[in-house]
Amino acid sequence: MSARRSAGTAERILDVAERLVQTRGFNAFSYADVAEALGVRKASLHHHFATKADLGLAVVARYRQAFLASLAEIEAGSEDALERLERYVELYGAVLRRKRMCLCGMLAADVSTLPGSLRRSVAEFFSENEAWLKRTLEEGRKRSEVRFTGSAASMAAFFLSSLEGALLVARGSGRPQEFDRAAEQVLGLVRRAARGGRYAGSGAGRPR
Amino acid sequence: MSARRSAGTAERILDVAERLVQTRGFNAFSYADVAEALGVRKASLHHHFATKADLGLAVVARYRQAFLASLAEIEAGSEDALERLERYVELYGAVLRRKRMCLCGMLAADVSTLPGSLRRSVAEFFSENEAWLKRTLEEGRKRSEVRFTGSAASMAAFFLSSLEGALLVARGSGRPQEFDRAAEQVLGLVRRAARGGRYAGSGAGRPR
DNA sequence: GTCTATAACGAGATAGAC
DNA sequence: GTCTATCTCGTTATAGAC
Repeated sequence: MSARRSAGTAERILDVAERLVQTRGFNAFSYADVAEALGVRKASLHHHFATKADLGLAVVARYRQAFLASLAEIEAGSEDALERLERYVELYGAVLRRKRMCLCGMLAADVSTLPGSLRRSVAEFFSENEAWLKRTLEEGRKRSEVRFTGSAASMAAFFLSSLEGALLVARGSGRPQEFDRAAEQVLGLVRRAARGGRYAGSGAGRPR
Repeated sequence: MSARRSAGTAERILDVAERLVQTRGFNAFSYADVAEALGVRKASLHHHFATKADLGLAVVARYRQAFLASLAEIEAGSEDALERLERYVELYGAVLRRKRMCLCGMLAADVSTLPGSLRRSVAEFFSENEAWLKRTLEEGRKRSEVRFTGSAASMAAFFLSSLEGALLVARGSGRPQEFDRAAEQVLGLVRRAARGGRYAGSGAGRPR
C-alpha cells in the first residue's frame, strides 16, 4: 500500500495515481498530474496504461492485493480476535495519518461516474473486507475473545462502513482526531467488557 | 431538501446542481449538465451563479438550511430522544432511497479540490449535525430514554460518521440494503433494550 | 433574463520519430 | 520506452445582441 523503492515505471505510475485518487478522487486528477509528478510526458503514461480506466483498474487491483496482504500479516502476527480487529482499525488510522481517504471509499463516492469494471472491483474490495471481518468476528466469538450482538455478517458490515465514514468525516470536518474516537466506539462494540457488563472506562482512548 | 414546485430559475438550478453533486460529485458535473437538464443555455446559468464555486456554495447553504429545518421538524414531532434519533437515521435512509449520497458526505470526499469557502461550509454542516445529536443524546440520557457509554459528543460524532459511511458503502458495494443493517446497529448503541433483535445483550448490566 | 458566439484552457488519447 | 506534436472534445467563463 505504500511506495516501493526502485520500482519499475509502471509501479511508480501506480504509486502516484493511487495517491491522487485517494486525495482528490478519480475525476479530479489527470494524466498531466501524474506525468508532472514523475517528470515524464503524458504520452509515456499511455504506453503503460492505455486509458484512464485501465489505470484506475490497475490501481484498485494492486490496492486490493496489498490490503489482503495486510490482513494476512495481521493474522500471522496475532491469534487474538480483538487484537486482530484493533490492527484492522489501525490500517484505517494509517491511511488518515497519510492524509488520504481509503482508495475504495473514495471510489465509492465517484461510483456513478466509473466504468463498470472499476465499479465491480470496488465492490469486491468491500466484499473481501467484510468476509475477513466476519470470519474474524465469528472465530473470536467462539473463543470468547470478542462479544457482540447480532450476526457476524451484520457486525462486519457495520465495522467496515463505520471506519469508512470515520475517515470521510474526519477529512470533511477538518478534525482528524475524530477518527480515533470513532475507532474507539467501534472497537467498544466487540470488547467483552464494553457491553452488557460494567464498562471499563468513560470512553477514553487507549494507546495505539 | 426536495424539489420545490413552481420555483424560480435560481431554485431550479439549485435543485439540479444538488442532485448532480449528490450523485456524481462536485468535479464530475458541469454547467452543460445543468443547462441540458433545465433546457437553457450555459450562459444563462452564469447570470444566476457567476462561478461554479458560487453555485456550490449556494447548494450547500440551502442544503444545510433544509437539514436544520428537518431537525427542527423532528423535535416538533416527537419528545422521545430515541424516536428522534430513529427519525434522524431515517433522514439518511431517505437520501439513499433517492439513490444519492449525503451532499456533504460527497463533498467531504472532494474536499481537497474545493474552494476554501465551500470547505468551511461542509465542515459547518458536520458541526451542526453533531451539535444536534449531542444535545439529543444528552437530554435522552438524562430522561433515561436512551442509554450509552462515553460522552455524548463522542457518540454524536460516531452516529454521524457511521451513517455517512453506511451511505457510502451501500452505494459503493451496490448493496443498498446494507444501510438498514448499519442503521439498526447504530441505533442499537443507544437503545435501552431489545426490539426484535438481540440488542439487549447477554450481560444485562446497566452502565452508569 | 436569456440568448449566440467565442475565448482560453485542460482533458484523454493517438501517430509516428527516435 | 519515451519523446514531440497534434487531435478532438469538454470545461469554465465572458462579451454583447436581443
